[in-house]
Amino acid sequence: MQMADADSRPTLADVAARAGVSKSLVSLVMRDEPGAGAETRRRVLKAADELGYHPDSRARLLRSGRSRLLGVVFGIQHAFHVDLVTALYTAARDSGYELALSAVTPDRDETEATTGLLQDRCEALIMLGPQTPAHALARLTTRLPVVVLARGVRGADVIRTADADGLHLAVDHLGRLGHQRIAHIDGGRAPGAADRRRGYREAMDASGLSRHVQIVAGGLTEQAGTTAARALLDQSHPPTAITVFNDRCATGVLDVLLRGGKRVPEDVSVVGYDDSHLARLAHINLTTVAQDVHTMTKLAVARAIERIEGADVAHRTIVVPPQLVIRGTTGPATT
Amino acid sequence: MQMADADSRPTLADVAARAGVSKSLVSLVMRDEPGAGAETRRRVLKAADELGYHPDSRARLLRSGRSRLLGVVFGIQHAFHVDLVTALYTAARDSGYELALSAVTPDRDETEATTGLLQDRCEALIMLGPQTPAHALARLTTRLPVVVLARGVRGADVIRTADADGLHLAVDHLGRLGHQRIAHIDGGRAPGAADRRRGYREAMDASGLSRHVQIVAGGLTEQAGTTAARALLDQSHPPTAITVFNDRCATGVLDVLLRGGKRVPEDVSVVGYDDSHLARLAHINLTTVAQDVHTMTKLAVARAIERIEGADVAHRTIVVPPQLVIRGTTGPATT
DNA sequence: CCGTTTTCCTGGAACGTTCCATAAGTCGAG
DNA sequence: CTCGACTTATGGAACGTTCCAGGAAAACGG
Repeated sequence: MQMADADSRPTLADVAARAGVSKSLVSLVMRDEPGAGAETRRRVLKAADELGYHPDSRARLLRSGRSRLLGVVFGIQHAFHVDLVTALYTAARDSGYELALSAVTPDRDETEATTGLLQDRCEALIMLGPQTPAHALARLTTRLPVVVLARGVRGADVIRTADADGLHLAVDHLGRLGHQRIAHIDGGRAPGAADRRRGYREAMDASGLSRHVQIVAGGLTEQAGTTAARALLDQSHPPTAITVFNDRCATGVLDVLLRGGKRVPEDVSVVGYDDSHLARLAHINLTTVAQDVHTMTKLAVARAIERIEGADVAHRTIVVPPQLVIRGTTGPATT
Repeated sequence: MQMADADSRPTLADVAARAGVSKSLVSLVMRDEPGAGAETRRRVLKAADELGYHPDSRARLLRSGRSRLLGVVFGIQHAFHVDLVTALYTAARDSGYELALSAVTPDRDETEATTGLLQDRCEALIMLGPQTPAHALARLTTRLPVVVLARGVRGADVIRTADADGLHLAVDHLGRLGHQRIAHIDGGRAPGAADRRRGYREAMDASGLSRHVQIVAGGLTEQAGTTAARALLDQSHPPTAITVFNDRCATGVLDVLLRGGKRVPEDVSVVGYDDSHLARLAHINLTTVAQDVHTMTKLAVARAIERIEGADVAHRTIVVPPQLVIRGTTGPATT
């Protein structure tokens, strides 16, 4: 009859046989649900313990139709994504859901990363700064709830920072320090770059500095920062302050300045974006616009779970205010 | 009849109904097994695509008793781990196994990361520079195959770089450039640090530079690098060359040197370790000891699969030779 | 003492796959 | 033709759970 094989794990049926009850009853007891007598309950637990029984989560999940899994698609090379994932773990900790990570690498695109998560039957997807075109995202949302972080897109739930406001903060700060020739090194087509460019322009206009507006093509990497910085320094009237698309790019800028014999912030002020761990390092000590990672991830998890549990309202965009973190790379204008 | 519910995901049966074939046949096609005609195969794939069907891995592995999952435990904050994970995806690509990522964060320790993977029924674990004590690792290996990357430990399969050799390469290179006062900023208790310290000592001895041996406490971060570098520069006779535990720490060192008015490599040469993407950046351009990420990850995946498929030999350590990558931070000694 | 509720328990049908046994058709050889 | 061998397809039994409908026995209220 029912024999617990030596090589295969014991099942509900094995425990039931040993305790002399039905499978259903054992199932109840294991889940700590009411409906079993005190004495029987003890007997079942004893039998389970003796057999070294552990419920098989795959079968459990299969039957109950739930995986309690939140899929996360992220770029493992992006410092800021790493910060977000770290915070997501914390945010998900007490929600009753687990995180399933799927990385985008130079050799593994977003489609592949997403497919993997779908096979794991994640109940919702949290995508960090996805590059997937809007229509493909829209198609995804018909299959399962999708929360997009750090990129604005129609047809999905979005949590993002008020990037334009972020550049207002940066420009205003520099303006108060007396800077006029404030340049911006942008992020090209990266998520958020357009908003930051717009914010920069608006803020310059609002401060009456329209004629000093100067936008240089940058990118997400140190490399992009060095190239852009060199271009700026080669001018006859280089800027006295630079706002940069993100921290990583800003470290490239800093490096060029230092090597070019410019002092920071005495000769040139620099403001980054993200407040990634890079910016906090004592020797970089970068003034930067902080995205509220804690709030964003908390909201993302909450939103995903709301969707899973049936909230069926229209997709909503939540915009989180940024905050300026003043450190050592900004100072009074001297020119 | 069989209707694809709007709210529930499509199953094999749905695809079968739409393509006008049996569930079994669809199953074959999805697994890319022989036994289906070319025309039918196409029809099935089309139907699956139209429905947006994705196989349910839980049901799949419940039935087959396998998960075909390799669990990866890694520190998401470590640049080098990120490089390794990236390469692991590539290495696993054609093996028939998938990767399940579980990150260690400041808020989520290795035990937690490991437990998660065990519940997912991974068939083997690949652990990157784990801090878990040896006896706990040993207990793990009784439950499933464990491959340890970038850390030497008894009682498990280990793939690591010949770290001592790495420092031989670095010191010899500096020696040939005429350097004598070559210091080492170490990695404390980090995996590999002890070997690198030893390699440094041996190489100095072998070059007849024993009396110039100087080891300063460092660590894995930029922060640690800055502290150590300051300590070195404060000396009456500062070294003309520095070997550093890893690239990240080395960037901290570089920063202190630049700010202190030292030119690199004219005044001081610096050698890093790992050849992480950090080192390759044009403006850092760090001479460094490269770990052969490609080979290491390939071996790790192969080893894990061998174990899964029953190889029951003793645990083995595979040591991969490092390679010196000469870039711009090393030059002839001038003192 | 009879109905009604409550408590404790059981059997069997799902969940979405894979795997096995088998069948129908095709083809070439004897 | 008939036989076997191959190819292509099918139906149904697992896998280890949970969930649902129900049933027997005990408890309760009148």
